[in-house]
Amino acid sequence: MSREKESPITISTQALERMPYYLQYLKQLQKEGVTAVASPAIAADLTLNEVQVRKDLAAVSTSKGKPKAGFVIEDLIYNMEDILGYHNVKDAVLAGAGFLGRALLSYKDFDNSGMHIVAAFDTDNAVVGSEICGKKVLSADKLSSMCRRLNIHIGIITVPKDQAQTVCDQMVAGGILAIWNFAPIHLSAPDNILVRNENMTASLAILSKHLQEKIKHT
Amino acid sequence: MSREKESPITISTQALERMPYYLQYLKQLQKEGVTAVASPAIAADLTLNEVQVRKDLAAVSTSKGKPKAGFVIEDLIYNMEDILGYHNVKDAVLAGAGFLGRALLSYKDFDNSGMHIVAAFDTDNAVVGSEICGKKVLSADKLSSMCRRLNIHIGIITVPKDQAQTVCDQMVAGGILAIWNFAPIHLSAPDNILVRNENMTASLAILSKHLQEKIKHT
DNA sequence: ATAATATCGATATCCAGATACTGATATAAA
DNA sequence: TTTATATCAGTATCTGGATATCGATATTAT
Repeated sequence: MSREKESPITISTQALERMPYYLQYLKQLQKEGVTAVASPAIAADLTLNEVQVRKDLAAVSTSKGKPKAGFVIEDLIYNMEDILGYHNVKDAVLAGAGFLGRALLSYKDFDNSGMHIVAAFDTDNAVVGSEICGKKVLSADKLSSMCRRLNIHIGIITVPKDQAQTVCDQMVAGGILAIWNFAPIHLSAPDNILVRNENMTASLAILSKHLQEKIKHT
Repeated sequence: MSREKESPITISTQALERMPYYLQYLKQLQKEGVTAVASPAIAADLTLNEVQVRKDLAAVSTSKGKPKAGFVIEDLIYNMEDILGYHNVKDAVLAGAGFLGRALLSYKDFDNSGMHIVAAFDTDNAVVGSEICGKKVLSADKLSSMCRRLNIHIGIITVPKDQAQTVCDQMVAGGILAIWNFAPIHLSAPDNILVRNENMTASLAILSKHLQEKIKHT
């Protein structure tokens, strides 16, 4: 019984994953001039459960929701962005300037999420030295030292799968604390490093299975 | 109480999502000349729970695992690919030939997953008519009829978020049954359509939060 | 042949998260 | 001012999935 709650309010991983959805939705509403919104409405629009929405909002909102009126959108947005750490800029590096890497380098939404990709790294001399979407592509062997020197803590891996572990190790060596891995392979990293796998093969599996059953039953 | 179990063995969504991981790992082992493997070894290598691995394997394997020896890799691979429907080709269309769209068009791994992107669609006349990675880029207004005509059931959405719902509707009209959505927005579609969101903003949220706490605690 | 051991399948327990329910309360209408 | 109602917050229940446990069994070593 030695385990203790560290923080008074905990927010579940799933709820956290839903936040950007809410955020996008709330910003849209705001743009349309709406100033307040209630859980049932959100639930209906995003096809979620009403109670779930209410709990999610309660978990992040500083102000309370009012019966009949709901929540103030502006406050909600602020609270969510705050929880998600969108208000302070986090520098990141990207390894692998292929198509996927470029896609991420050009992704505008990162800016409003507080993530800023500082530079890209690649082993291919043909791209090293060039610029993609205003970001320099540097030689891969500089990755580690660069991270260290600029105190960067997020690494994005978009290299082919046989290079992914090497890059991962370099990132860890460079002091990276969170890795966003797009390579379809399991990375081993120390426990204190967060590895988030953007698992396209997993998604494909779900689609594939679903379709298979759908068609079989017809 | 009119609901009945259709298939005797059900496989959970999470387990399904893990399958490509196992698959990748098993193929790697196979390439190294290994012919059999046991759950504890897999668990150790992929940092999963031993029991979980065993249950996952049991869920898909036709042959049983033997104590001390484990499972035959070749059989496992076959069974998994079969469950995931990798053995029959599923045609797909892609809407939005931007960076992300190109990344997916060039993604080789889809081929061994039974997914075949037939063509891409875009509204931009500058790219319409061109070819990307051997795939034709066609005018967006042909999307619906094309799907219908070629009997295509998978749609991939990589357009900007303000066009995503329109594209989604076109796909549904064209008889698409499963949608892989990369736009950071909630799509509304009929219940019988599977919408899988590749939720990069959600991943970013997790990373962001983690990092925030990590740095705060230091 | 027998004993030791790794791994298996099956059953039981535990936990996180989703959903349902209940009483309280702020707004709006009568 | 009173009544009706939508929505809230909080508590309770349910469910799926992850983990732990245990007896059974195939292989290996003695």
